[in-house]
Amino acid sequence: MFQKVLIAEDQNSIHKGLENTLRGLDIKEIVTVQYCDDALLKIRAALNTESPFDLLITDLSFKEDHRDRTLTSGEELIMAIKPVQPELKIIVFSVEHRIGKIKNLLEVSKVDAYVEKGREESKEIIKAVHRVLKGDIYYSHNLSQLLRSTDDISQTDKYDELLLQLLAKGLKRDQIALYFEEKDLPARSLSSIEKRINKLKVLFDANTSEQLVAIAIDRGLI
Amino acid sequence: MFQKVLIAEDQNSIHKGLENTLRGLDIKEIVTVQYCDDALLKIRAALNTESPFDLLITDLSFKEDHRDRTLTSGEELIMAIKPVQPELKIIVFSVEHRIGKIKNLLEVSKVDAYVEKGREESKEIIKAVHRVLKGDIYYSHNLSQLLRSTDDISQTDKYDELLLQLLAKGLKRDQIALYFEEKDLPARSLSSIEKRINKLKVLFDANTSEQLVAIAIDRGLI
DNA sequence: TTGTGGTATGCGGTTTACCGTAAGGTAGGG
DNA sequence: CCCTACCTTACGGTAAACCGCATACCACAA
Repeated sequence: MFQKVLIAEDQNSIHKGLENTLRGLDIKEIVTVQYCDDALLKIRAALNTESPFDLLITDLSFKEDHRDRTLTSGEELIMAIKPVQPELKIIVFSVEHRIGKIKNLLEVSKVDAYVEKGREESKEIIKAVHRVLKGDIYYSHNLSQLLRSTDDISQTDKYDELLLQLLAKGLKRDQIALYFEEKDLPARSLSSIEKRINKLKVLFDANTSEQLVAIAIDRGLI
Repeated sequence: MFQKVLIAEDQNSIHKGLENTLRGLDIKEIVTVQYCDDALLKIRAALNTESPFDLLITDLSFKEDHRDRTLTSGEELIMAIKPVQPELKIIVFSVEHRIGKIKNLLEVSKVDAYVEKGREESKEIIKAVHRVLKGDIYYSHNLSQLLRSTDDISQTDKYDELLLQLLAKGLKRDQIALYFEEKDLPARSLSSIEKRINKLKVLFDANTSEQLVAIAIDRGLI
């Protein structure tokens, strides 16, 4: 079983719940933090001792408060950890249900498990811990179908996402073309931008560009 | 102190955490459910005994799963309870931070407290319970400023919200006009619809209608 | 080199959105 | 009753978005 587990989670009710759940397993030491920055510090510090962490369980969204933060989300924390302790196992534990975000985590950030918060979360966490211990990748319940059923999203590249972000930011078509030109990105012409938007509207079954941004937001692409 | 409290919350980690927190208070009986429908059933049933509930603590969002549901959200639950037991005190406990939604809860649904999930949630819940017991309205920490600072939103009426919803659904301007006409709503002409959209763009400082939709979603108006 | 498929671009016409102005309607006060 | 203020509607010109087509560009293979 894992020796030393770090929990990064800002809701203190969940804190207690999680600790309780994990206590049933045979884990030597459980450390909890409420801020991403603290998580990174603890991991760094433990690396220089004889007992580094071997598992991180982290939420994705952390509330803002009076404290200054350099790391503001679970995603950032994960990215910051990779160069420090690349072999550290990571379980993401979040309410995030938007496929785009989750897909990114599994494919880009290479996390070891994704557990969606919900009714069965305690059981799911235990399952995830066991599976990750064996070296498997795990994602909770119905996600496997969802991840397969949405190859449409994998057809959108980062330029599509940028385009959608710019649209949502209030740029007009020609301003977007200008932006693409300045950044020296491919398909920078107004015509190409229009085509791209069109393609996205077909892909996401949107009637108008307003609906397109609504859908993009809903799916977590923005 | 309250005699009998019902907790409606689908995350079981929070469940345990909340129960723990409340156990410090002098509450006779704490009942927890994971579904809105169950909450309504319990409340109805208890009304016919000598010990009805006198406090409800409820989340807003409940995950979908295999079970059929008639009530799918905390908002719906609250609305369903009003005619059944109007004097029941209600504390909403949610991660929802979008002002539009929260404002609605406090003004329309007349809940007694709103506690945002986060780092200090346990303390906040205890504070809320005490204040509600005294008959006060309570909302956590920084919300009071936020609620005051956003009188802009109170300038949008339900027709504006409907309009934004229709925009996000992909209706064109003339289709929206048609829709307003069918429903016999005021300011139904294409010209008025355009004016309305314009007003909203000024109000929310949006350059394009795409951005307008994005902002509306972000603020929880949709 | 030439051909070929795919992508990018440019352009023109049509539709839709945007925006100002003026006319029509309605309610309240004099 | 009229006047006034405000909201609603109609309309027209301009700008933006939409759409199809033709051309240009590029990579790759024959």
